[in-house]
Amino acid sequence: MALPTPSDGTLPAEARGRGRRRRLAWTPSQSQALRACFERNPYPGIATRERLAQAIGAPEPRVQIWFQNERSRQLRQHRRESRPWPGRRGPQEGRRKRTSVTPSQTALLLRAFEKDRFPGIATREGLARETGLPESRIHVWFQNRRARHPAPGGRAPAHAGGPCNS
DNA sequence: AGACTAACGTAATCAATGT
DNA sequence: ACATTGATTACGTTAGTCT
Repeated sequence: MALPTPSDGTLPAEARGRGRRRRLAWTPSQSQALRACFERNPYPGIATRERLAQAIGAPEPRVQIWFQNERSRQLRQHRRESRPWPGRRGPQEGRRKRTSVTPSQTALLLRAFEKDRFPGIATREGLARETGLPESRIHVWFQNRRARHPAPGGRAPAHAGGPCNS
């Protein structure tokens, strides 16, 4: 446990006040719609996700996460039963259009990144408000930033697979 | 206590955009 | 061509909810 670690912003996140987004509970009809759509295409593009999100009254990013988790479940189950996973059927649906981040937005995000590489939902929402970018894009921005600019001193990767510090 | 699963993490990769 | 960087994927982890 230790981890009295200091004040620099490069804390492993769980050590500091990292709040997650509040977990949402899908209603039965929402789950039904999600599963139906998944059955038609487990790899929906942005247009499909947005249409579905609209139809069930849920934010598109939550729909996207649901598809990611559902694919994990299906892939695991198919593997467990030695059944082949029918990968992508049909043509690749279009991705979300690339978000252009202006230099001033980048500067703002950069400053936040230096303070905290693992911002919780409250911080991300704040940054979204300040930059005018969707929170989901902020989230991805931080993921990419962490991957491409590792913390100086080779800081341990938060949790996953981290060496147990005695 | 354990199952289930949304939220979230990394690593690798695809792909748009500018030079 | 190539560098940069946003978007998506597979897969593993964390944590909230329910039984």
